Amino acid sequence: MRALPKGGSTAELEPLVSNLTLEDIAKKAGVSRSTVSRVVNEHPNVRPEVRSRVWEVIRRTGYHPNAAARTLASQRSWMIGLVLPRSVSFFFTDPYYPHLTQGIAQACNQYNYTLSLFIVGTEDDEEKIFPRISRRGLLDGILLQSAEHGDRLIDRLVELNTPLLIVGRPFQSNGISYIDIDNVKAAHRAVSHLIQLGYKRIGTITGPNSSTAGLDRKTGYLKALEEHGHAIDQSLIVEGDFTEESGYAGMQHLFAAHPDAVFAASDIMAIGAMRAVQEAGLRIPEDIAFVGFDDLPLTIHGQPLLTTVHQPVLEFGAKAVETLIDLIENGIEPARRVIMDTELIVRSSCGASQKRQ
Amino acid sequence: MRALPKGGSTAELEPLVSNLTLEDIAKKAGVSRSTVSRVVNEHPNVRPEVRSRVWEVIRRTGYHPNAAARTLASQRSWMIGLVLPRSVSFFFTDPYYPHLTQGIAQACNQYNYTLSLFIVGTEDDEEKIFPRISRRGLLDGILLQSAEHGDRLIDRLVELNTPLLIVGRPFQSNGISYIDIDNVKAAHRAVSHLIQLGYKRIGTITGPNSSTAGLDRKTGYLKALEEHGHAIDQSLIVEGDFTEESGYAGMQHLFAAHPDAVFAASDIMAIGAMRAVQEAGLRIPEDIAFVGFDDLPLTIHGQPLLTTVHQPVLEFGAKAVETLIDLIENGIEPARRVIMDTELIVRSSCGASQKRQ
DNA sequence: CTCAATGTTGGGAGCGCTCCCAATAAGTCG
DNA sequence: CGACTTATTGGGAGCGCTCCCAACATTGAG
Repeated sequence: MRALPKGGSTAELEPLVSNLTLEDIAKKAGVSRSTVSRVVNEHPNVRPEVRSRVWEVIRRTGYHPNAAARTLASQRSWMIGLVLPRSVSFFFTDPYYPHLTQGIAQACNQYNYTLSLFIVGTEDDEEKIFPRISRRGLLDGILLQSAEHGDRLIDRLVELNTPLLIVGRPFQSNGISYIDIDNVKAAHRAVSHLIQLGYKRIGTITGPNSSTAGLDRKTGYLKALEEHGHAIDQSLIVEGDFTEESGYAGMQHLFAAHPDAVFAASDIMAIGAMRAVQEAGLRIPEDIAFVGFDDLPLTIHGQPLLTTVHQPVLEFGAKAVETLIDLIENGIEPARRVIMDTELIVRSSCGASQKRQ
Repeated sequence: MRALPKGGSTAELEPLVSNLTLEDIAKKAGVSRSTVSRVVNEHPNVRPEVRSRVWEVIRRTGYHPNAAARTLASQRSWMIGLVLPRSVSFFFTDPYYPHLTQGIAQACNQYNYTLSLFIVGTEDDEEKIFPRISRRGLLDGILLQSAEHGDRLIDRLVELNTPLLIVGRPFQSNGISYIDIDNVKAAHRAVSHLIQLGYKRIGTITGPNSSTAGLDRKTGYLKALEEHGHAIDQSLIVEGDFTEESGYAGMQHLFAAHPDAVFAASDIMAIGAMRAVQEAGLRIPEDIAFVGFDDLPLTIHGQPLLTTVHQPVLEFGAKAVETLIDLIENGIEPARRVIMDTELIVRSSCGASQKRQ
C-alpha cells in the first residue's frame, strides 16, 4: 500500500497537495472510483448532490489526477511537440521563431494541450531527441518547423505515423500536411507596390535558396517584375540568410547595381541593409526605398519606419495548433493544406507618403 | 487484443514503427517481458547473446517503449517544465528569454529530459495552465523564471511539493532553491570600470524596481560609486523596464543631468539610449560612454561595439537544469543556491581603447 | 400496478510498463 | 563431487487511471 495521510480522518486540515488516488477520493466521498472519475471528467449522469460532494472532497484534499495513468488508460496524452530542426538553429538571431513559439504556446493553453519543445542543436542532439519524440504515448501530435532542403528529419518523423504538421511548406509535400503563408503572393504584393510607386530598379535580398520561404518570396518578386514588364537583372538579386549581417553584406553588393528600391525578404535583413545605406550617407526612401517582410514587433526602433509585409505570427501559430488537433482527432488523411494571408503595411521606408503628396 | 502486425511471422519486412509492447517483443525473441525490459534499460545481468538477440528484434520491429506506462510504473517522467510567468510576457522584446530557453533546452537534451514549456500570457492562461503543471506524474521538476514582485505563482508552485528551481533570485527566498548570476557584483564591476576610466558623472538606466535583477544591478551601481567616493546623484538614475524604448526614453531624461557615461542594465536598453545619443548629435564614447549588460549575440549590429557584462546564458541554462536534476534525485532539502559569475567584456563604447592610447 | 425506458452507480478488465522475488542455471571452492 | 555462491531468467503484483457493462434506482406511460 502506498503511504496515505496518517489517520485518514476527515479532519478539515489536510495537505493541500497530496498523493491521493481516485480510489482514495472515492472512499472519502463514499462513492466509487468510477463516479469520481465521472465528476473529474465532467461526464453527465452524476446526481448533482453527489457531484458537489465529490468536488468538495477533491478541493479539500488538493487531489490532482495522475497524468501518466490517464494517458496510459486513454491513449491520449494531450501533449504536442514542437520540433525545431538543426537548420533553424539560428533560432535566436531572428525574432520570428520566438514569436511563433509564443503563438503556438498560447494556442496550446487555449486548447488544453501541453507543449513540449525539442530544439535540435547538433546532429548528436537529433539522435538523442529522436527516440524521445518517437516514444509512443508521449505526444499526440507533432509540429515541425520546415527545414532546409535535404533535412532528413521530416522523413523520419513521417514514418512515426503520429499526426504531423509541417510549419512552412516543405520541399516535398506529397501526402504531408503543412501550414504556410502565401509567400509568393505576399512578395508579389510588396514588389508591385514599389513598382506602382514608380521605382525602376528594384533589387532584392532574398532568403536562403535552401528554404522554401526564401524561394517563394523570390518567385513573388520575379513574378511582379515580369507582370509589369520590368526586365530581370541578376545583379539586382542577392541571396541572404535572414540575418542582419547578410542584409548588410547583401546591400554592399547591391550598391554596384544602383537600385532605387530594395525588397528584403525579412525585416532583420532590411535593417542590416538600411544600416549599410545610412552608413553610405544615402537617404531612405529618397535615394533607396525599402520594403521588408515579417512585421514583428521589433526590439529595435528608430527611423525610418519600415514598410513591410505583415505576417500574422500569433494567429499562424494558433491555426497550426488547431490544424494539428484536427489531424489528431479526425485522422491524418487527407493531408491538410492551410495557407494564410498576409497584409502589406505601408509606412515611410517605401516613400509612399512623399510620392502621394 | 490490440492489433498486431498481420501474420506475426518473423519476416524481415515489418513496420518501422509499430504498436508492439514489451510482451510482443519478448514473444518474438523467445524470452520474458522482464528480460526485454532489462535489455531496453541497459541493466546488467543479461547474457550478451540474449541481449543482442533482443536488440535485433527491437531494431527490426521499430519498437519504442511507451512513455506513459513507464512513467506510471516508475513514478518518473523524465520531463521538466519551464514556466514563464505573466510578468515576463515581454518574453520576446528581449532576446534574453529565447536564449535562456535555448540553453535550457540543450541541457535537457544532454540529460535526456524532455522540456515542456508553459508560457503564461494572461490571468486566464494561468488558471488553465496551473492544473496541467500540478498534475502528478507529468513533471519531475519545474523551472520557474523569477517574476515580478507580488506574483503569486511562486507560492502556488511551492505548495506542489514538486522539485522547483527559481531562475533568478526571487523576492522571498526562504527555503526556496534558486539560481542567479551575481548581479550586484557584475554591475559593481561595470561601473568601477567606468570610474577607473575617469568618468565623473556616471548615470544609469536601471531595470524595473519590481524585479530583483533590476534592483541588484542598481545596488551594484550605487556600491561602486560609494566605494570610490562618488556622490549619488538621483538625477543620474532613471528606471527602465528592459525595453529598447525605455532605454531611449531614459536617456532623454538623463541628458538634463549631463552624464559623461551611462551604465544600462541591459544591452537592449543601451541600444535605445545610444540611439537617443546619436540622434542628439553626440558621439559615443567621446561625449557619453556606455556599458551595457547581457552580451547576447545581438540581432542588430553596428557601431560602436558595446562594452558590456557577459552573461553566460547557455551555461546558466545548463546549470539550472543540472541543479533541478540534483533536486529531483537528491531531495529538495536543503534549498540550493547557485550564483554564477559574469565577465566584463571591454569593447569600444566605454572609451577604454581611446583612453589607453 | 406493471413494464419499459432512462438515469445512476459500482466494479472488472485492461493500458504497458517497472520492480521485486522466487526459481533455475551456472560457477566456485575446499 | 557436493554445498554454496552468484548470474540469469520468469512471472506476479502493482502504478492510477478509463472504459465498458451489468446492476440497481427512478420515472412515467399505459
